[in-house]
Amino acid sequence: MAQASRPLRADSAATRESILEASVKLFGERGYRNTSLRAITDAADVNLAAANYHFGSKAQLLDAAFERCIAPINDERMRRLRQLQASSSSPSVEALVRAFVDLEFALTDNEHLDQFLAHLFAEPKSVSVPLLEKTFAPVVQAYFAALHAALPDVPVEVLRWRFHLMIGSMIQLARFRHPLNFFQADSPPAEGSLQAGIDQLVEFVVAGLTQPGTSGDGASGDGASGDGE
Amino acid sequence: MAQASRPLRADSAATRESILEASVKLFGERGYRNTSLRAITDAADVNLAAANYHFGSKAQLLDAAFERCIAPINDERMRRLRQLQASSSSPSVEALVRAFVDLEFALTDNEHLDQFLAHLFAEPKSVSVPLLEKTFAPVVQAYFAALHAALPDVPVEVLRWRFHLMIGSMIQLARFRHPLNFFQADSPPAEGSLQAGIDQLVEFVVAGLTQPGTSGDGASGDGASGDGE
DNA sequence: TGCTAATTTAAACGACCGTTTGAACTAGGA
DNA sequence: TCCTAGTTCAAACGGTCGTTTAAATTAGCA
Repeated sequence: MAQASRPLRADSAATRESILEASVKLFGERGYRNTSLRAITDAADVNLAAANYHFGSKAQLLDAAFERCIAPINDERMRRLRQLQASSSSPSVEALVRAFVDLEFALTDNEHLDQFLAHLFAEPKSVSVPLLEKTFAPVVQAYFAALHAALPDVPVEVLRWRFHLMIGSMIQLARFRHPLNFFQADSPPAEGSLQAGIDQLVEFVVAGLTQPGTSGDGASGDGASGDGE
Repeated sequence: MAQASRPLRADSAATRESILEASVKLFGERGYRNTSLRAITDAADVNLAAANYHFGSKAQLLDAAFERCIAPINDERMRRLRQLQASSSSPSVEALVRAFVDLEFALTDNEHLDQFLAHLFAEPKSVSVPLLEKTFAPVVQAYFAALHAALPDVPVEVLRWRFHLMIGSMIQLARFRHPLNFFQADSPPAEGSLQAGIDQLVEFVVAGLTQPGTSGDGASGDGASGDGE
């Protein structure tokens, strides 16, 4: 209703944009529940009521902010996939994995993207899962198809599991950009570039994706790890 | 001060326990910020002020509830490791991984353990990281040493990365117990037991941990970790 | 210029929050 | 028995929250 198709009478687009920008920043820094509309509208230098006027409610503002966060990632991933498929009719697993998991550009641009996601994961699954599925479905479908073509011997159900676990490792790297320091306090932070972690991630995940495992013949039995306890 | 060494005059232990139990449940279900002390004390059927009386503040109550959640996992992991090391002087990578990542018992006992962790991850890193490191350090140190012994060719720094990524996959399975449904809505939930996912996780992680990668011969495309950024 | 609707504003509303208070209650020790 | 310290209680405090309201302001259009 607010941003109708009719010409806007004031600089409402700038107000919207300013609120959205502050929302991405503050929701990422503090999380949804812990960020007040007053903090957002203060940071955006707009009136408190403008948030409800332009977005309806705080929850709808979160949706818009999440969309704003993820869209560049979806775009870049699709761009990379098209580029790989233009260069080769069958991209390698490693190339596909790297194109999917190398989010350095996003993690550098948006310092709080990982916290934003962490806060989303903390929402009830009834909230987070549909939003995640909706937001990432097209890109995941495209990558999964390419990965399936590159790994014809891995059954689809097994590949779905491995893709799922790959995402877990990727999120772990995005959130804790270096291994946690579980050891002596004397050991230095041992910080390196994010790219070093991405290289480790690609290696780790490619090995997990390409291993023979349960694929070959045995119908469902987990041939490798079998014995229950 | 509350639970001093002197004999308690009333049933204060039961009150404490009741509050702790409700806290684990509600913090897991709704998260810290979204759970009020009133909700906890209502569920525990005690007076509102009892929470502050017995635990000092809401934040200290969270600490106690987290400790309560994780202690059984630490205990069970150490029990398993000792058992493995009693059976064999050098347990296999797969056995170690399975002993570490098979949290079925905990995820069954405590339905909201994964959400509890998700909420912790959503806290600022300055809060979550020290707490995670403190809580899990002894067990991780023990497992890491055993894993290092089982994988003598993997440099310590590389193994730390892989351990880190393993934890990410494990958390992913704990949180989303099946692959997300990024595909057609017609595809059924495809639910199986949690053990099936754990088997997939073990396979995936063992492959990632044991792969030659950047360790032995060097070369391998991107000499990722050894050199600086 | 006046009309009109979109937008912005200050102020308030009602609700819920974590915490504190001080009195009431409980039971072991003298 | 009274005394005392641990525990529980109802009630309130000060504060922040999301949302709403109605007036003020803005800018396109006749």
